[in-house]
Amino acid sequence: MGRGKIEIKKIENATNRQVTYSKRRNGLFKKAQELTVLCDAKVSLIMFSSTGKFHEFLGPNITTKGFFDLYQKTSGIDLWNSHYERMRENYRRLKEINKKLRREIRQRMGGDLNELNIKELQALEANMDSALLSIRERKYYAIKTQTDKHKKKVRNLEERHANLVLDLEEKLEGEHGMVENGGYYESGMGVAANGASNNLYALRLYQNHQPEPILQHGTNDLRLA
Amino acid sequence: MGRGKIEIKKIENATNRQVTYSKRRNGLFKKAQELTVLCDAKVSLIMFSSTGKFHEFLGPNITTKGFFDLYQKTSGIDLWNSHYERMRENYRRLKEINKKLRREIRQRMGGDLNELNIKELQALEANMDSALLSIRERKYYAIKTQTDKHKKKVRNLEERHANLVLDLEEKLEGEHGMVENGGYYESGMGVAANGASNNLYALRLYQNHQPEPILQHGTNDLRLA
DNA sequence: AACTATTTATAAGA
DNA sequence: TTCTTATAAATAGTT
Repeated sequence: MGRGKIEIKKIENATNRQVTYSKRRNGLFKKAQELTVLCDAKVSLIMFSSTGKFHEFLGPNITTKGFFDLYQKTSGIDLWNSHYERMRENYRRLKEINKKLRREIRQRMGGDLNELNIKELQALEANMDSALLSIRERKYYAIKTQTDKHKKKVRNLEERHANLVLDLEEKLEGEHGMVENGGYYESGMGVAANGASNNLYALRLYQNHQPEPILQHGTNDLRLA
Repeated sequence: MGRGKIEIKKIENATNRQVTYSKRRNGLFKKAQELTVLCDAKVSLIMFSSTGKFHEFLGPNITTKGFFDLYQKTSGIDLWNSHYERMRENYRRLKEINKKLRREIRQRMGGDLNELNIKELQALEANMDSALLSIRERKYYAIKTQTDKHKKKVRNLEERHANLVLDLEEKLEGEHGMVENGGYYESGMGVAANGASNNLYALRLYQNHQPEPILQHGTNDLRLA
């Protein structure tokens, strides 16, 4: 529709191409607009020129987001769900860990004990016994040093150390790992088989789904079910 | 362009509207196609008729997902990040809770005690003492009933009860709430001020950022820092 | 779904 | 660029 008929193939002259793009883009937008009005349709028209310039037409009463949602629902094509689902899965896993941690605390508070068998109960008892010793020891130390002039300085140093340990653990958990890796939880609270040793392992989050082999010895291990 | 000029307003006759939609849609698609070829442009054209029927045109060498990504980058309009970020934030919160739970467990195992002051140590000691009593009691009970013929039946019943409690807790936490509400963590491990009562409160996840007032009494409360 | 009288879009030129 | 205009293309109303 012009002074001469044209063949539908790429316009090689860049200037001509740009001019034609501009004209036809306007034509397209106008027709899209007319369609929305005449036929009460929802239209989304997005285009990028060969030079990367962006233009869009969007019918009234709808957002681009709403359009994409509708698009996904109607076409069945998944644009984002796989990403979203992966994150949901990671969240679900973390919540599972959370649940186990809460259960462990409840058991250490004397609740939910019927979930444990005799060996586990014995291990827990021994563990708590020795922990209680540490706590009493620490308490007496705290009471003793309360009157110490250098109390504050010492505490600061210790707190700084504790924070360092916590920071390290946090780094091991790794906020990034959450999306990149599947974090694997293992409560390695091993109690040595050869008696009521004070040999306690802190909780750790292992990467790579590989439990640390050294923690798996004996049947006296108390681990989260 | 037709037998007569038409006004650009909604076609009231449903049949006519549908026919016009079909004709003009084809025209639009053809022009979009021509534009991609003539001008080497990327075009995405998605439409829904007033009856909800979906049609789309997509230029070559690009996926709809790629188009939407490009759209977001170029237009600066955020389609998904806000959702994604909200989930990230919830994940971060849950991780924070987990960190506190781990710390509490470590303390109950005799570690990280220098983070606690004397009163907190005393409260922890008392709490663990009474928990230990429960554990020993339970252990003796378990040993006694191990030889009992009805052992299995009883355990099943108790486990069923425990599961019910856990299920309830899980429902209170609410997978849905994770996105809809901001879950608030509170370790309500209150120890009554008037002595070494056995009055322990399980950990709970409160909605609405409101700590349950009844748990806040006295300064003997041991709560997660 | 075809037809065709008209309107509309636009290619080329200014 | 933008305007002009001859002409191709799209389509409204009809069959």
